[in-house]
Amino acid sequence: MRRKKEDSLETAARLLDVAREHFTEHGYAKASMEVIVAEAGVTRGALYHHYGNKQGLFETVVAAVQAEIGENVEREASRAEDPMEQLILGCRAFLEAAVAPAARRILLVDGPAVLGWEVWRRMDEENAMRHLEEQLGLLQEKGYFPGVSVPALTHFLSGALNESALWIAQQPGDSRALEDTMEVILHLLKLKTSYTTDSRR
Amino acid sequence: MRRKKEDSLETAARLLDVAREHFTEHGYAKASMEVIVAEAGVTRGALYHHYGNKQGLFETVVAAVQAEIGENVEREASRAEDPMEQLILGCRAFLEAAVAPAARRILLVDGPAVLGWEVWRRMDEENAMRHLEEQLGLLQEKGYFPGVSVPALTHFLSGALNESALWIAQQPGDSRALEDTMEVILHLLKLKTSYTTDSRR
DNA sequence: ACCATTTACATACATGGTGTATGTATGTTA
DNA sequence: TAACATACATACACCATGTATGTAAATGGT
Repeated sequence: MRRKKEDSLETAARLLDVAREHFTEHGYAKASMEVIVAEAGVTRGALYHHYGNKQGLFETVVAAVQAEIGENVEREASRAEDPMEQLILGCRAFLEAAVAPAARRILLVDGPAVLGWEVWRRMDEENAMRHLEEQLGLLQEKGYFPGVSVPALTHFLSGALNESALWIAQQPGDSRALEDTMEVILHLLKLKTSYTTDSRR
Repeated sequence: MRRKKEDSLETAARLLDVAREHFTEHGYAKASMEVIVAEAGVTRGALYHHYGNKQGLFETVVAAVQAEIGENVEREASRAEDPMEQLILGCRAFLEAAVAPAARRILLVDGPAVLGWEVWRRMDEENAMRHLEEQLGLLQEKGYFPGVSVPALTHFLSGALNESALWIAQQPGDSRALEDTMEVILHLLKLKTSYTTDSRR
């Protein structure tokens, strides 16, 4: 029985992967630690050693999912030069990433309830939210949203995107829900001038 | 031991009140049925008789809170004649009502996680959401939001309002968070023409 | 008015799930 | 190589929900 550092890391990673699947499929409440450790091939001892308790495990999973989405958004947004176009691309990238089952259930639905809204909010702020607020501030300096509070706008937009992602994910696969939502964003943010990324209308 | 119909209704109502307090203060997961029934002066039998299980009890509480907020929004919105002004008043009324602890914790945070997003969404649709969508459709007929999908806009706005309420509630009491959010709404929905309800700027 | 049935609970128990205390073998460090 | 820390395994305590069962009162039909 060898238990080197790398073995330990692999155990932790495997537990994280299995936990992520179970939290996604069954939700936090119905996800069983015993089932998770069994599927990961270890016992409860390993799980509690690495993550302290169920909430600690969940929090780690949340951070991982958030980081994934954040990278996606950053990468897509950086493909443009114009700040407003960056924002639009970022919003689209977020919606595309957030409709994934893991993001929906873990991040958007269970996250706030399990961790508490404040903790969840702080975690989100350190990832996606912060970039969103910076981008909106930048845009305001360029003349957009004259006189409106950037923090208020940031939270407004963030909430809108979260709920929209949940709605889009629930629509039939061939629906244009994501495109429709992007149209809403374009209309509200830019007064419907150009920038429509698709050919409609 | 008298157990008439009215006694039964009163028992159910008392349980609902106590449950609402406990769900608000401790959240769904940490709210204990035993503590609730003890505080209501009955046993677990009464609770399970009236509400089936913990989730059933919670769902009833959610419906009650939703109904309260819905009434508030409807009443305030109906104070205006102009459809856009009705929308604005409705949004403000929602924000003012949704910052209450019970609304935040039960409706906005725990609701989707406990009931599942789809169930929660359907319940919300039968209350506030439906009116919002109707109002937005009406406005579109009047020339607002040309070409945008009303369902998409409805969900976008709904999510924005929910998150904004949570944000506002968390700000220091003397902050202008609610007013700032209203400014955001006015700016995005109406391109910042008039309708500012306060004297700023 | 009386019987059958339903209602409105109380009580007791089965079950499952988390957390924690303890044990133990291995790796690591001085 | 001795001491300590790490990485788990095992066993158990402890709630908390849910369910089965019991029971007294209310209700409804005849």
